[in-house]
Amino acid sequence: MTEVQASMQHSCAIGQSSLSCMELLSQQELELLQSKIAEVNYKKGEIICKQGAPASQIMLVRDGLVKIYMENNSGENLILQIMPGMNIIGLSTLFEGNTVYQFSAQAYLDTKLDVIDSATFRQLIRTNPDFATKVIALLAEYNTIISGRFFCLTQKQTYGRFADVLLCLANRIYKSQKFPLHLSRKELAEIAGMSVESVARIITRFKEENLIDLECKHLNILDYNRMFEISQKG
Amino acid sequence: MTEVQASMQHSCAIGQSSLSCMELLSQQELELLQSKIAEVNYKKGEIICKQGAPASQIMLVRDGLVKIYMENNSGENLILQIMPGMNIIGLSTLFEGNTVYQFSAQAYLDTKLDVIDSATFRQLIRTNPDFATKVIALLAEYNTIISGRFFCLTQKQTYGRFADVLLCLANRIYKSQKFPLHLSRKELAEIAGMSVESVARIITRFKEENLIDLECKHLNILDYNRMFEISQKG
DNA sequence: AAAAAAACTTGATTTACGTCAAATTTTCTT
DNA sequence: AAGAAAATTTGACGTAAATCAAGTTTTTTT
Repeated sequence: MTEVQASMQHSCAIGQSSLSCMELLSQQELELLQSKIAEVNYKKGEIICKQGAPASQIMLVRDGLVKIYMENNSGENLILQIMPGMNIIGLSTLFEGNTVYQFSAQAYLDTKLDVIDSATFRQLIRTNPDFATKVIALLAEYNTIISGRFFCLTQKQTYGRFADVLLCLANRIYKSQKFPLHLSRKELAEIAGMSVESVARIITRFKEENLIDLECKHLNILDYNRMFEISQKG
Repeated sequence: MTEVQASMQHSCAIGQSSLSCMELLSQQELELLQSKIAEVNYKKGEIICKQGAPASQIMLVRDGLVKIYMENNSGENLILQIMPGMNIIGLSTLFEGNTVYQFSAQAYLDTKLDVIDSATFRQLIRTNPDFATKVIALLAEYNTIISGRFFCLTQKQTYGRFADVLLCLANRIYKSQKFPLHLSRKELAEIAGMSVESVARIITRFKEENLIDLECKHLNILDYNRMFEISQKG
């Protein structure tokens, strides 16, 4: 079951790699970095970088949770990825054609970042093969995450996408079928790529069908197998 | 105008980087590779790799054109990327969690590939910093391409997406507002992420409004500025 | 504790787009 | 060149999901 699940596409925006590349740096490199790194703290809700702004920095998420998204002309955002600690923001600026950020980033929770200029970062890639390998693995993972979301948001319909989100929360974040639902309907809607009203309707429906139980912001997935089925069928 | 355009999202699936990473290898490395590389030729339409199949190889596109796509349960495909020569298929398998291909690849045109096993490829990344840097830049570019398509296919509607495709053909492929339209309606539909009928209707409409001229498979964008406008507004 | 604001739910309506079906054109086969 | 097959166009219809609007509940402010 778990293997099957792993091989399927899902819209979960959160990666699983947890190893920091910083751990791969030598003592010497770390000392050299000391002067080049700026540690910055963001409060929940604060904007970390804006789509379209000149991009010359790489940011290492030390702690917290960051939303990576693209802004459209109307007020709605497309979430590309949600990053916990030990991830890197702005790698796509290492592609020479990118002089501006292609996305915005916002702190979902209080977040601590290490900011490094691209040039220094490039230097690390050149001098430390372990570091370079890790960066490649991270980029490859980001690619997989975004492709998976792309697939789900274009191919699955609302019920499947919402089931996806619930399973992601259960499996990846809380590691339990029962968990507190801190996210607002608006946030859920943004993650699942649908309107707030659709989220409300789907939750009502899922409750009616005894798929979930939701009381006092505590969600319980009552029928995991059916939920999984729904997420697969779309 | 051109700068504005460059900063906008578009659904063009084709990258622009043209430098091969192979050029960055030393004579010694190339000789070492000699025995490890298999050169394979694919004819137009042939499948290069299948989503879900075990992934232990990296493929360098030498020449030709390759479609990278995800398959859904029904017969329709989601195109992630279209790769001309000097690109690499399967980099996402360098992320340790990926043991199978997350996508399928098919030759759009006759295509020549160099196939390398992942282990050898990883070794090159470790020993040659220029090579590693180039691979990172490529991955970063792929990320940008896929994110851009993700945005367009979820946020823009059919007219905007189709205008996007025409502009991509004009700007990136033929570098002229007038070009031969070899692609069938079905292929255009797949690239723009819509039904064949929608493509037909949009073409008819664009002709009625004197936006384009299409005779004997020869397309001419008569009003570039309006086409650009349509592609932006969605 | 009352009032105000925000978040959520539910129903009615609209809409973009896909599907189905039939007609027409183009391309391929013999 | 004639006939068959495939591709394209066009209209009619259905539908998933967004939007609009009006309640209801929860949270925040005073």
